[in-house]
Amino acid sequence: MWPKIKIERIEVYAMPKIVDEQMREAMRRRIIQRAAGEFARLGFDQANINVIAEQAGIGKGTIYLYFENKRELFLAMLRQIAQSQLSVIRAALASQAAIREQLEQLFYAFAQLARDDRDGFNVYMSALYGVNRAFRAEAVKLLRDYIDVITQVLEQAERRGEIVCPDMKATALLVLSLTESYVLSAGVLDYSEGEIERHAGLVVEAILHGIAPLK
Amino acid sequence: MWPKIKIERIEVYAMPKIVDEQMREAMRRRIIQRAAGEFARLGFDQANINVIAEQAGIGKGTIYLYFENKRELFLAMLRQIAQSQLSVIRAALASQAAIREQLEQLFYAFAQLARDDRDGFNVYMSALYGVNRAFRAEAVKLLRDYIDVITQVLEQAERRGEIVCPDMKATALLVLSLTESYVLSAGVLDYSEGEIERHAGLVVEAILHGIAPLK
Amino acid sequence: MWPKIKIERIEVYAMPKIVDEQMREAMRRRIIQRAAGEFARLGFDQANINVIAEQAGIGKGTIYLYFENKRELFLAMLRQIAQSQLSVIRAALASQAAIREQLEQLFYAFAQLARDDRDGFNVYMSALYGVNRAFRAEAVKLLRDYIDVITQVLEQAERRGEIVCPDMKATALLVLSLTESYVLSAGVLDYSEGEIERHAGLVVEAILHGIAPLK
Amino acid sequence: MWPKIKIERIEVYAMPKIVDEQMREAMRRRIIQRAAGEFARLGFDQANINVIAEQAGIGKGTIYLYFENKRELFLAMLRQIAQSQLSVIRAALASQAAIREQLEQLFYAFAQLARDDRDGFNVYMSALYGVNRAFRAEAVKLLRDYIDVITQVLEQAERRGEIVCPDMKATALLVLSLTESYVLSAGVLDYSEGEIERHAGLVVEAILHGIAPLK
DNA sequence: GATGAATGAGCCTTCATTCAT
DNA sequence: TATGAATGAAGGCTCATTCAT
Repeated sequence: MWPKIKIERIEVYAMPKIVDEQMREAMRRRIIQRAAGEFARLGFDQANINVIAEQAGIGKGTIYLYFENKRELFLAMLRQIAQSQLSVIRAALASQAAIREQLEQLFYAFAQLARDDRDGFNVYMSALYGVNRAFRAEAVKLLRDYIDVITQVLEQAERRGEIVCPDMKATALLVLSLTESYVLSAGVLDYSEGEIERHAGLVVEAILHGIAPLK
Repeated sequence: MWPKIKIERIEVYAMPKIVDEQMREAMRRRIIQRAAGEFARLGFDQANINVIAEQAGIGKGTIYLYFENKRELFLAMLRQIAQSQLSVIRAALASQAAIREQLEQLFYAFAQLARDDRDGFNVYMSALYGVNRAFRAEAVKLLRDYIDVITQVLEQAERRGEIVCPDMKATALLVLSLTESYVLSAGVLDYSEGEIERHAGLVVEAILHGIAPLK
Repeated sequence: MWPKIKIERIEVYAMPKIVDEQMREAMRRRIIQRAAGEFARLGFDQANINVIAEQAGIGKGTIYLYFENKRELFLAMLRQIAQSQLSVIRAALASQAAIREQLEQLFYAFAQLARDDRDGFNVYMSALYGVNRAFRAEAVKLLRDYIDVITQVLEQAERRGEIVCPDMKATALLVLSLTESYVLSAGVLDYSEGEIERHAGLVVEAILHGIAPLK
Repeated sequence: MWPKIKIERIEVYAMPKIVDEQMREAMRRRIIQRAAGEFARLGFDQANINVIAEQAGIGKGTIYLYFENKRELFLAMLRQIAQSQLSVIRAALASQAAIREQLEQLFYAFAQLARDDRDGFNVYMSALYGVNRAFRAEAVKLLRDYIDVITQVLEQAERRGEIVCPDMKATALLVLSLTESYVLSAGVLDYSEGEIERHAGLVVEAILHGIAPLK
């Protein structure tokens, strides 16, 4: 006679789990990606979960297996956009080049983001300057990260004697404001990509030496 | 026995035609004013026509006697905000002072707008960087007006030899981007008003002479 | 020139208001009546607000002008059923007849309720013995009212020496339980109305002298 | 390196056919038992198949290997409750004692059911007086069984000359109505168990000799 | 003109059920 | 056999807009 074994539960945290986790993560990304398109096109309120599901090629209910609700989906998307954008900016500033070159890289990086991830850029901006406090808080995190990165770059440049910064944070904000906002405004003004990129020198020059002539 | 009457509001319209037109305009302004509060607080979608009507002390249906629909109300509001903000900026730049002082005035004017008409500022920004194309187009008109005004100031300064501008439009955009975005970012970062105003000199100095030392 | 008068608000609590209030109350009743049919047929969860609106010949949204939500509609209905049923029972016991006759009246009254307001009866019972606490609490109120009324009848009968009640409340509950439950059970057992009414004497006799023979 | 394994439950089915059938039955019981808790707590509609599965320690889909759908699960549960309750009542009435004692046993048995199997009692009552026809039909079967059992008891008592019953069925329903409903009402009125049990004598006395004094 | 009761399209979310593994 | 990820029908509720008064 065979023994009757009864144990309460089994969970194996090995290969299968990892694969499942990977697939789950892949699906999350897929949903977020399609959601970004809708949110960028229509905004949080007008975007339709139903449509997002269709775009992602899944059923309505499936979205709720991956995100608690519409709001959480939006926040998750916002976080991924932030992560992705910050990576791009960090990569652009990774070199130890002269400050002029680094500022140009920064400008190009933002121009590239505005071009290659227009959805992300739009969503981020409307979250940052929109009215939903929770969304703004999340967007502000990215803003702070940007400033931190730029601050580091400026500190290095100051140590090298390339610039003079009495108030580092304020200067970093100034650089960010100018660069980001310039690219963004140029975008809504329908400047061509070429036009925008050609302005890089102008903007960097302005940051470094201003618009008043030396005397 | 007479009914119990409780009076809280009466409005009697007994004037002739011309006055009617004035009153109609006054009502439009009144509605727009209250609408601005709601739109700024909640955004276009979340704002509630019913609440706006209550705030304006009128019936829900009355709004539709003055505006075709919610969207038109929003656009009308946007136009009025633009007009009002542009007036402030124009007034700030009316003096024929030196460029440094004018740029400071510009900075102060934006800081003041962000402080005294936060609603308008928020609405304008979310329209500019939000997703609704019609709203964005309207906000861009203001952006262009700003640039025109700044361009004029820069042209005068160049004629006086105070600055050098190889590309006037681009430089104007640069000045606007920097000033407006700086004030805005400082706002979402919860900088105090005092802090922001103290940055005026820094920003103006940066615009004029940059952050790199003279050699 | 005419004077411009501006007062903040007017509310007249006279004829118009009263008429409005009457119409509002009429509409409430109409909705509740149709709702009762659906709730009795399908239960709270399966009942469909949409269908109730159709049955009442009004739009979906209109229901929400009269009731905060589905739950409140159900509770309002429950309260009205309770009020109505209690009136019937009170009327049946209003006479100062002998206890035998009064108990027969009570039995007939419940039989009539189960027949003429089957919806109300069903809804009340499923609320009383169902699982939703809020609904049960409301139904228990009616149960207590019933017991109070029956207690009064018993007290009068005891004063007249017709019955002996060592524990008045318990006896009242006993009388109610027997009468109501008998009628109800007979209903679910598909007894005919005639059959049920012919049982009145049996039940009353049992209440008064029991089923064991005098010795 | 080996995967990390966490064991909480194992079930090994290695026995031959007959045992499989037993285990299948055991699983059905297990599911029904957990389902009863949820159905009693939340009612048919609000009860959640997923939660029931979790409570039973099995997968959601597994339930559908044992029951066609939610409705069938509920009915199976209802049948088991009926069987179980009827057993308790039958056991209570198994003695050949005098009718007074048997009626007291009946009362105690119902009081015990309401106390020890409150879930079952609630489910049965809401099925009996609820709105779903299929459920009511199933509950009525139990009602009929109750009446049959009580009828037998009454017949024996009549043969012994302890009681007089012109209409046996009606009297049985009367006894059942009174006993069951009394216990149930006392329950929703939050009477304590002690209080309820102390009422046994009162109720039985009322059944036997009524509430009017002998003359 | 002014009103607000009435409307119904529209949408997020739940959950019983299925089915590939 | 057991599982749970996926599905999509269904429904409560909101709110911009209309229109009879």
